[in-house]
Amino acid sequence: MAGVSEHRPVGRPREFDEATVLVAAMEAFWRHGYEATSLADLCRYTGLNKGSLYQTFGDKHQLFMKALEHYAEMAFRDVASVAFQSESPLENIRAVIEKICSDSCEEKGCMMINSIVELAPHDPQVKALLQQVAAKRVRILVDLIEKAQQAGEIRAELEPKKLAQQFMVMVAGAAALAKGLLDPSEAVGVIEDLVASWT
Amino acid sequence: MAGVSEHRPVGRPREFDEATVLVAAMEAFWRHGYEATSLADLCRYTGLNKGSLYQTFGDKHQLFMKALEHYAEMAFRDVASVAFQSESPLENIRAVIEKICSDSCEEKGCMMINSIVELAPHDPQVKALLQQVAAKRVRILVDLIEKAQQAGEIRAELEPKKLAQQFMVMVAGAAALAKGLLDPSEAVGVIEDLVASWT
DNA sequence: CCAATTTATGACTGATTGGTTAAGAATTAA
DNA sequence: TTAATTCTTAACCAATCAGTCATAAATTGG
Repeated sequence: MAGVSEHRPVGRPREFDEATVLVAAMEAFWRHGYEATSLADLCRYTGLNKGSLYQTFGDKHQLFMKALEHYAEMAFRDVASVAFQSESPLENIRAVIEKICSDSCEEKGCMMINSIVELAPHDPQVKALLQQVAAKRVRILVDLIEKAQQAGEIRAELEPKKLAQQFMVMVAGAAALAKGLLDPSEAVGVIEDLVASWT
Repeated sequence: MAGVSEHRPVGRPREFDEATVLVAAMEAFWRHGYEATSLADLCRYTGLNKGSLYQTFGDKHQLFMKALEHYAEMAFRDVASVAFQSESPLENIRAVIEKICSDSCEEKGCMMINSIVELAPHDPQVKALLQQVAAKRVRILVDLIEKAQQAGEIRAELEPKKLAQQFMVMVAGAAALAKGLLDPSEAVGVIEDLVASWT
């Protein structure tokens, strides 16, 4: 029949959508980093006031963690959406490169790399989350690389794990340097050159 | 005859060495970043109080710029000291890798990469300084790579500028990921693998 | 000893920080 | 209508922020 929750909950209804607000907060943290984003900034970005922010998401750090998780999920879906499009594994790897590079745009970079650099050494929660995300990415990459080797598109004598690691380091470097030292088109080129050297 | 400044300047003499204090401030910014380092932190690291800090170095941002410049010079000297040691250009490149990776230790990373990520998009001074340093590094790398090609240690058909760019991106990525996602020994390995693929 | 000069110190500033809370507004259930 | 519940708002809080300044201390030159 009708949806599960036909009845509205008791009490004054929310005037905002939690997911939308989380995206706005993510935008703030992504652009400015954790320390440089004040509660006042978050209120400006989200349109909420402190009280609502605290009631809904907890304190600044909890809100940041949720924003970072949301970013990671978003980025993952984004990459996954192109990682198996083509029949050629190598072509898929190239599509992944394009997608990753277009995600970490010039001004904001990649929120995960930003967070590693700013917070990972001092913040165990951030570190743990990003380690987990990185491991997941490596698994997918190893899979793609092995498929490409089976298809004869990447030299069979190269070790998939090492190539995946190379790839991860290169992508991280591109995201960092894209914030002022490397223009995005060059970034794509550099990573494509790396992959080309595997063929 | 005797030294140029035989006479001490008039007035109460300084109780600290400017260079030593700058290194201490650099240490603070390097470890915690710009935003997360308070004036109180700087006083603790340097042993000075605010007044002296301001009188000697200007405000927080000026002090940061001097610390970053000092870091860049230090890193440059460090790398230069091993970049021409051996007769084999390729061996020199490998020595540079080792040196760069040992400079950006796990907890603090590389202060230049930290600063790119945290500040470059919003801080033109930081951006300009780091662009200049990067250009200098690329020039040295291109030089080393060309020498290696002439010595037959790197394939001649590869374009030096592209290889240097690859190298820079890889090193930046290693510095970023070293802050929690990649242990230093692996970092060296990844970059050495890259260079090995040039031979 | 007495200026003149420079440095060191800590109190002080106004603004901003992250975070709390009390009062009022909007809703549902009875 | 009333009570219970939830959300919104802004006032409020202590702590900290970057930055200033007056005063005292230490030195040189006369």
